[in-house]
Amino acid sequence: MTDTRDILTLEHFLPYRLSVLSNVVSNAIAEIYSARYGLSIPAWRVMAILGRFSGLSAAEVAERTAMDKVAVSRAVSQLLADGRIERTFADEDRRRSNLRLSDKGWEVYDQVVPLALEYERNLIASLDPVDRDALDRLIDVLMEKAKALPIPA
Amino acid sequence: MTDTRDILTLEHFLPYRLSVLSNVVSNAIAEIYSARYGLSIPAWRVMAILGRFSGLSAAEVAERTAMDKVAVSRAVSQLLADGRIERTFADEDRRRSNLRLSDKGWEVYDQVVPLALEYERNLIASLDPVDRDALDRLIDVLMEKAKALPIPA
DNA sequence: TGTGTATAGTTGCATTTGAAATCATTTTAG
DNA sequence: CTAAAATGATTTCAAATGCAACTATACACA
Repeated sequence: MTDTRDILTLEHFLPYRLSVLSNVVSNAIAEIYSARYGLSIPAWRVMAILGRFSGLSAAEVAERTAMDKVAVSRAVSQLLADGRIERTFADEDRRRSNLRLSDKGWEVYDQVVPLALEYERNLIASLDPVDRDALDRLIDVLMEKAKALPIPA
Repeated sequence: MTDTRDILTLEHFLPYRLSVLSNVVSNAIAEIYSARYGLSIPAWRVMAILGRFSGLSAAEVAERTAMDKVAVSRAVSQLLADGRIERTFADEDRRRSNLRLSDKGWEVYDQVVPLALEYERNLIASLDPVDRDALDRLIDVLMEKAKALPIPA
C-alpha cells in the first residue's frame, strides 16, 4: 500500500501552459485594435469573420467564432452604432439578420489585418517549416480530441 | 499597383486557434472542480500552486500562476472562508502572508489532481512520444517569443 | 528620529460577462 | 386556420473581472 500523493506541476500541465500562452498572445493582438480603434475583442472577432464571410447571420457568426450569442449580439450593436457594419434582415425570415462590413468597417479591417498577420509571422518566425506544420497538426489533433473527450467523471 | 486585400482566415490564424483550443480544454478541466467543489478557476489555481509550493505569499502565488494580484486576493479570501487554506503572516515582515492548504484543502486537492492528470493523459493519448516532446518544445518556444515580441506598432 | 518612498494586500467602483427570461417571427401539428 | 412549439435575436439581472485608490507595514536616509 503506497500513499504517494499526486502533485500537479502547473508549469508542466498542458492545459495550464496552453492557457498562459493563449492569453499572452491574445492580449498582444488585442493591443493592435483596442487602443487604436476602440474595438473590443468580441467586436474585432465579428469584424474578422465578416471580412471573410460576408452576409452571415448573428447565429452563424457565433458558430464560426466560437463566441456566445449574447456576446455577438452586443458586439453587433456596438459595431452598428459605430457604423462599421451594416445589417439587413432576410426577406424569407425576418428574424434572421444579414451582417456585412460597411465601407468604414473595411477601412478598419484593412488596417488591422496586415498588422495581425505580421504579428503572427513574427511569432512563428523562429520555427522552421517542419515545426510549423507540426504545430498546425498538433493543434488540430488536440482540438479534435478535446471536443470528443467526455467531461471528466 | 496591386489592390489585393489581406484576408484574415480565422480558422488558420494561430492566435485564434490557440484561443479556441485553450478555452475548450480549460472549460473541460473546470468541470472537474467547479460543480463538485464550488471552486472558481482562480481558486483552484491558488490551491494547485499551494499544493506544489506550500507557504508562498499572495504575491508569489500571483507570479507563479500568472494571475492578477486582485484575483489572488479574492480567491484567497474565498478559500480561507471555506477553510481550504490557512494563512499566517511572516514574523520578519508582517505584510507578507504565508499560505498553505489546510487538511480540508488537501482532501479536495487529492480528489481533483488525479482527475485533472487523467484528463491531460487522455488529451495527449493519441500523440506519440515524439509529438509530445515537439508539443512541449513548441509551446516553450512560442511562449518565449511572445514574451519578447514588442506590442505591434 | 522623522519624512518620503516602496511594497503587500484589500476594497470600491465601473465594466464585462453569462445565464435565463423575453420578444418577435416562423414553423409545426391538430 | 389556429394554438403550441421552435428559432433568431435582444434584454435583464447577477456574478466575475480589472483598475485605481486605499490601508498597513517596512525601508531609506537626512
